[in-house]
Amino acid sequence: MQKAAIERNNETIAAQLTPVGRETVQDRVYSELRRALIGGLFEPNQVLTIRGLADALVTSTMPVREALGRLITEKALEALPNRSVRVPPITLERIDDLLRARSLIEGEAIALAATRMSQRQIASIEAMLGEWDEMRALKHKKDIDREATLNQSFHFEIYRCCGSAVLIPMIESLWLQSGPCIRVAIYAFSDAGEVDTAHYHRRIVAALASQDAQAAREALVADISRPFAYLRDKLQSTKELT
Amino acid sequence: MQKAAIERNNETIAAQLTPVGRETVQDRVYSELRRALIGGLFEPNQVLTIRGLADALVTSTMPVREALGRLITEKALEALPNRSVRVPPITLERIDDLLRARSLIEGEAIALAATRMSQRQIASIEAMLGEWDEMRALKHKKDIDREATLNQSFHFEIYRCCGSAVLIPMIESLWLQSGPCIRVAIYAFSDAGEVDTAHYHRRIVAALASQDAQAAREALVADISRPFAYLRDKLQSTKELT
DNA sequence: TCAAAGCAAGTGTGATCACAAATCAAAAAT
DNA sequence: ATTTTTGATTTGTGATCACACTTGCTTTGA
Repeated sequence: MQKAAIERNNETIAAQLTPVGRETVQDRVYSELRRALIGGLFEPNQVLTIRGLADALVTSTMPVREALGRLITEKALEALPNRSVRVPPITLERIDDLLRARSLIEGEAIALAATRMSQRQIASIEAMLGEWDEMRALKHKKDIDREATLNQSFHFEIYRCCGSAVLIPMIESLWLQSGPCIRVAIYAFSDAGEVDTAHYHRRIVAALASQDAQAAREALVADISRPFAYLRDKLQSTKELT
Repeated sequence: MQKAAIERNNETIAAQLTPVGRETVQDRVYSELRRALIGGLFEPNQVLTIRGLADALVTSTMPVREALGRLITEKALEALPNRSVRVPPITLERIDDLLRARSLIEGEAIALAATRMSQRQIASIEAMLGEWDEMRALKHKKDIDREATLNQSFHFEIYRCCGSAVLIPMIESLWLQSGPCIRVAIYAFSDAGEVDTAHYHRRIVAALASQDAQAAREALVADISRPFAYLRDKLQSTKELT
């Protein structure tokens, strides 16, 4: 067979196949733990053991310990002097600290995105807004997990447009760190008659549509401040009780 | 022996002993690699092998691979699809990206520090300035490693005063990422008659002493911009040649 | 009755091995 | 002479084991 013919044949096959990928076990463990952390499935102060997680995830200890090590360097988990690892506790200082960092960095990211997003990209996140309303319409069963996932997609869809390969991982790290905190706040929102999250998101989309970077930044800060403010009040009041 | 006497005896001993610490091998490997990365001892695009590093550091592969994994999540190293790991390459976009992120975050950190630093703390970094001049006085042997270390201490001594446990690790990650880049710039500065680094640092100290957050931010941005600007020009000119 | 010592189960760390995939060089084929 | 194939070496990954340290409980002693 001639060279050109072989080449052509291979290309034809390649076009029809989707890459199978080579995700390692460690990668899967890492992703799974990330998902759990951002989703707030672990409680603050909860201690995690390597063998325990390995059993739960049905693998050996090796991938788990490396995934845990990576999460510790991201400050998503905390290594105690006992060498055991736990989900970081919530303190008032930490809440303020996280909110400040998130406002700074995510604010910058959305400001950059505001000047770069194409009509097509804006339409895409606007569509997510619609999906949100749809979900709320039939919200008899308050699907909080789905809501959190949608919220995450909405934000990161925007951040991805900022064009910075450096800022995005930092934002991911910040979400990882605030995940266990804000989960309790989201629960409370859902119970308390649901202050309109969609309203804040609409404000963000409007600012992006008009390419107003400053307005977008402010709308975003308002959006992410809410759960933190709530959590802050709650923590302060429970502290007064003790 | 009575209980009180034993207690007293133990306390006497404790006062004379210094804690021995329990640093693991993995921690030492991690620190060593960090040091090398920030110091620019590794070249961009250089690939690192687990067994190679383990031999160089005289340990087994286990602590090395976990340390590498941690550095990869910090974006200090890059995992290729081949599963080999390398020092990230320098591109023009990455340089601008890193500088923007560093200006944003380190600028915020120093602005916070400006409002919080005590007289004692300011005096401490002012003393480092003197140490710098001292070193430059007898700089026949241009000790570039020492200069880089001193520069790092100067900056982080300030950042540590910002009171944010969230921002500091991010700044460390940014230094880790820019280390391999700026090393080449520092070399060039040292050769090119040494534009006065100390001048920029004095500007920073002056701003901090007068608690002028905005001035401190601007002085810092000016300081860290220099090597990046130099590197940018150099990269652009070599690119034109090819 | 209560504190201290002892014991047993559990946990993180590091070393080593097996295996699959990648890399490289020499040999073979066109 | 260029390309392909083959085989040997290197490399990352995951599993397993040994060891030291921690923890919680039981037992012992005053």
